[in-house]
Amino acid sequence: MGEPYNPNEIESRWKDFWRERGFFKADIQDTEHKFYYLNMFPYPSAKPHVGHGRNYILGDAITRYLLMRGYNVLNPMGWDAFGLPAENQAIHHGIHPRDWTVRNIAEFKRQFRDWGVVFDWDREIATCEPEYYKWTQWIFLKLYENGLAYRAEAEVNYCPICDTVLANEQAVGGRCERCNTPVEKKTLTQWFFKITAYAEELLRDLEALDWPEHVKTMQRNWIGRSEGANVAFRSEQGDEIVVFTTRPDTLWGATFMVLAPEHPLVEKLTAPDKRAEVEEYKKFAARQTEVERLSAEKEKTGVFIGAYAVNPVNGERIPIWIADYVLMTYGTGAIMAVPAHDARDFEFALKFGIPVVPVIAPPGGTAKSYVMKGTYREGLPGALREAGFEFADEDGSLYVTLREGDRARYIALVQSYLEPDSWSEVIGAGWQFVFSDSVMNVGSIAEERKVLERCQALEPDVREVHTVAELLWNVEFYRDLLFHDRYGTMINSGPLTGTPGDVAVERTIEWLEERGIGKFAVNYRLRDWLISRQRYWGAPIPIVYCDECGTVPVPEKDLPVLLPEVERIGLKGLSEIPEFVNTTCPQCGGPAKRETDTMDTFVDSSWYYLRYISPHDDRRPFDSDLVNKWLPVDLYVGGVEHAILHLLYSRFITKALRDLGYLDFGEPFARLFTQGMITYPAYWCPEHRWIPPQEVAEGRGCPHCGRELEVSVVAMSKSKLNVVSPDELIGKYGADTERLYTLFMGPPEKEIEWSEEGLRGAWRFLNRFWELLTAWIPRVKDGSGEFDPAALSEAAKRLWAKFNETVHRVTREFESKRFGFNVAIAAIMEFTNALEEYLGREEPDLGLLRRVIRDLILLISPFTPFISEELWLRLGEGGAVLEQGWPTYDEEALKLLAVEIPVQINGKVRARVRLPHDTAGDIEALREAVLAAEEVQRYLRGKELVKVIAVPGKLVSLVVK
RNA sequence: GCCGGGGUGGCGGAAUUGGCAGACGCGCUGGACUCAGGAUCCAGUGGGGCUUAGACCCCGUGUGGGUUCGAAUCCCACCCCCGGCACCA
Repeated sequence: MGEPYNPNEIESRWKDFWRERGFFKADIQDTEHKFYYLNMFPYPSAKPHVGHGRNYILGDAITRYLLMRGYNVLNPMGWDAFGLPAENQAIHHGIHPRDWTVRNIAEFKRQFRDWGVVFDWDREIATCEPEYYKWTQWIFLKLYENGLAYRAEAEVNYCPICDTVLANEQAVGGRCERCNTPVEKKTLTQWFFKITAYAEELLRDLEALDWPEHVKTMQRNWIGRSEGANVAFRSEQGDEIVVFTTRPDTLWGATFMVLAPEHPLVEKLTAPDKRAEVEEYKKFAARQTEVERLSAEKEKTGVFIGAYAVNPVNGERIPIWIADYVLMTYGTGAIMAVPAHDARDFEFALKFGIPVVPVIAPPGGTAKSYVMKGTYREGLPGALREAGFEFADEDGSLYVTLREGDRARYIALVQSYLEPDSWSEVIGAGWQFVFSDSVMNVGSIAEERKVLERCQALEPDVREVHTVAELLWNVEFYRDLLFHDRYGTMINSGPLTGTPGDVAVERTIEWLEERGIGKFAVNYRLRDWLISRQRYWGAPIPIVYCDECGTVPVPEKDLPVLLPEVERIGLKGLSEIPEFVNTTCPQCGGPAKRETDTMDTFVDSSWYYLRYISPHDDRRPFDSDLVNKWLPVDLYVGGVEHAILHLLYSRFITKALRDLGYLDFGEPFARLFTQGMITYPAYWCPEHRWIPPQEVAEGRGCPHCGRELEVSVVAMSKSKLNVVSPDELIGKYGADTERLYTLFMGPPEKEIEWSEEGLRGAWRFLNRFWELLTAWIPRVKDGSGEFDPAALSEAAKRLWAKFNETVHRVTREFESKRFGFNVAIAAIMEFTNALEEYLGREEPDLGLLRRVIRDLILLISPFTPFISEELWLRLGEGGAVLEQGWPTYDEEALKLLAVEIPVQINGKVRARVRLPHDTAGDIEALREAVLAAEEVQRYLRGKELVKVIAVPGKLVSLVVK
C-alpha cells in the first residue's frame, strides 16, 4: 500500500520552486533554440475563475514540455490594464482605476502561483503604466508622421451607455460589443488609423499563416475584398456620378440609380419640388440606430429626388433615388440599380414601381409561358401536345414549360391561336410578349413602357399596374424566373449581347475601358480604424491644438503625455480637467489645448508582444535587433473572440512598423491556436435576475420566489454569476487535479461544460497514481533502471511495449497542431492501469519498473507538475523534473511482442491470430501463417478462396465463395 | 442568403488518417465497505438475438447511393447542428 495523497501539503512545497530556480527565465540573447510562446494577456477584471485557467494551464503545460525538450522558451505575461470596467469602478465607487487594477493584478498573480503556472515575471508589463503607454503614444506619433494616423469628420458609432465612440469592429451587429446597447450614429471629428492602406496585404498574407481556418475566414470576410468596375454615370446636369459594381455585365439592365442619403450630390441634384421630401428622408435615415437600419425584415425605403442620370452604355435616362440601403462608407456611395439581377434592387423596384429589364439569360435554358383561358382559340392544347410541348391545363388556362431552343417555334404556334385582343408572354432568357399581330420584347426601359401601354390598352384590369414586372409578378407561375443573380449569357445588351456568362464581366470591363466609361476596380469592406475614445482610463493621444500652428504632435522628448491625477474621475473623461486641457504649443509656445481623447485599448494590445523582448528599455519601445530574432511569435494562444479585433489590429501595426523600418517581418504571430471557453449553467429569474448555480436546488425554482428559472449553459462570467472559483477546488483536490481535469475535459479548441463529477475522476486517478508509485518507489529507489528487454517475461514485455507506445502517444499531442491532451492523458491513464495490472500479476522486473516509473513521472509532469516534482524527489534521481530530458520512444520495444492479427473474411472480422512480430511484418509469412491457422481454416472448409489481402502488421482480409 | 467547421453510446470524446469502431473519463447498474454516504473500492455497461449464453450471430459512426477485399475515414446527393458575416452594390 502506498501513502495517502495529500495535495495541499505537496503543493505548498513546490509553489515557488520553479520560479525561484529560474527555469522560466528566458535567455534573451540566445536565439539559437528560442521558442516564443505567448498567451493573450488578460484584462485583469476581478478574480480569475476556472475558465481563465484553461488558457494558462494549457500554456504552462506546453512551456514545460518545451523546456524539457531543451528550448530556450520565452513565455511572458502582462496586463491589458486600460479599459472601461476600471473607469466605471472609479466613477461609481470613487476607487482610482489604477488601484482597482493593481488589486486585480495581484489576485491574478496569486492565482497563477496556486495553479503552478509560471511565467518569466521579470518581463511583466502593464499597458496602463507610463513606461508602457509612453511607447503606445510613440507609435501613434510614428503613424501620424507617416500619414497612417489622421483626424477626420466621419459618421461614427457611438455607444450612449459607454459614452464613447466605437470602432467598426466593436459595433457588432449594430450593438456595442461591451454592453450590447444599440449603437447610435453621430458625425464627429475623430482620430483614425489607416488600416485600409494594408487591406490587400492583410488579406494576401493570411494565406501563409498557420492559423485555424475559421479565423482566417473571419478575417477574409471582414476585409471583404470584391472585384468589379467603377463606371461613370452622369446626371442630366452633367455631374459625374461614379458607381462601383461587381456586375458590370448587367449594366444595360440599370433602370434607376440610388445614392446614399448623405451623398454630397444629393443637395445639388434634388429638384425644388422634392426638397422637403428628401430632407425629411435624410433625417429619417440619420435618426435610425444601426440595429434598426440593419434589421433583416425591414422593408426598403427611399425617395425619388426628381433628377435623372444617363447610363453611359446605352444613353438611357434613369431616375435617381436616395435610400438607406446604399451606404456612403462603401464603394462610392452610389449604385446603379439592376432590379432584374440584384435582390435588393428588385425588391425596391417592385415596391416603388420602377421598370425591370432582364439582361442576363438564366443558366439552365428553361422558359415559361402562361396562356390564360379565353385568350386563345380552340385547338391550342392539341396543337401544343402534337408539337411536343409540356404543359398543364388548369380549367382551360395553360401553363407551358419549354426549352429556350424551342422559343421561336412556340411563339409562332401560340400566335396563330391567339384571339385578336389578347396576348401571352414567354419568360426566360428575356421577356417577350406575344400579341396576335406582333411580338414585343422587354429589352429596354422604352420597350418596357410600350409593352405596358399596349397591355393596358387591351385589358382594363392591368391599368392599376405600374410596370411589366409587377404584371408578371402577379402570375405566381413566373415568379421564380423574374429575378436571378447568377452569371449567364448577356441579352438585351447592345453590342455585347450574346457574350457568354463565364467571360461577361471581364469582356464588359474591357469594353468600358476602351471607351473610357469605366475601369476595373477593387473595393474592401474594411474601414479605417477609429481609435478615439472619450474616456479617462486610456493612453492620451499625444496631440496639441494651437490657434496659430494648428494640429501639432507632441515632440517625442515630451512623452509620455501623462494622465492627470485627479480627486475623482467624472463622466467626461479628460475634457473636464482644465489642468490637462490647457497647455502651451510645442512649436510657438503660445496657449494651446490638448487632445482630450484617449486611445482605444486595442492600440495598447496591438504591440505588446514586441515590448516583452526588452520590457524595461526606457530609450525605445523595443530593441529591433532582438525583436527581429525572437519574432514572429512561434505560438500564440488565446480566445477566438479576438479573431478579428486584436489579431487584425496587431497584424496591421506590425506591417506599419515594418514599413517604417523598425521590424523586418510583417506578421506577428506565425502560429495561432484558439482555445474554447469553459461553460457552466447560468440561471435567470425574471424577478431576481441571475442566480448562482450553488443556490439552485434540483427541480426547485428560484430560491427567493420559487419561480421557474431559465437555464442556459454559457461561458463562465462574473456578471452571470456562473463562475467556479479555483480556490475552493484547489483547497479540496489540489491544483494538479484542476490542471489534469482542465486538460482532460476535451479537445482544447472546443467549448466545453465544466463538471465537478469529471473533476473527481481526475482526483481519483491522481490518488491511484500517487498510491501506486509511492508503494513501489521504495523498492526501486536504489536500483539502476537498467534491464534487458529480450530477457523479460511475456507480461513484462507487454508492459514495456505499452510504455513505449504511451511515450509516443503523449509526445505526439505536444507536437501536433491540436494539443489533444485529453488523448495524451488517456494514454497515461491506460498505462497506469496496465502497470497496476502487471504489478498485481507477477514479481516485477525492478530495472524495468524503475525505468517506467521514472519516465512516467516525466511524462505526466507538464500536466501535473507538483505531484511529479514530489515523486521525482522521492525516486532519488536528483535534480528537478524540468532539468530532465523528455522521455524517448523505442521502436524496437514493440517488436518484442507477439502481434494479434485480425482476419477478415468477406469483410467481417472472424478470427484473430497471434503471430511473432517478424512473421506479422512480412507479407508472405503473414499470408501463410494466417491461412494455416486452425481458427481460419474453420471458415474456409468447403469454400473457395478467391483472394487474400495481407497488410503487414495490420490484418489479413480473405474473400471466399 | 454567403462563408467556415461539424454530426460516432446516456454524456465529453478516442480511432496511429482506408485496416479489430466506441480508447480514456463521466454517468448509470449491481456488489463490497459503512450508523450513513453525494467518500472509496470491485464488476458490468452501443443496440438486438439465441432448443449450443459463446472464443456465438445480426445490426450499428446523420440519411440515401457509390468506390474498395475492407469506409466513421474517400466520392456524389440530401438532412440537421454549431460558429462567423450579412442591404458591402
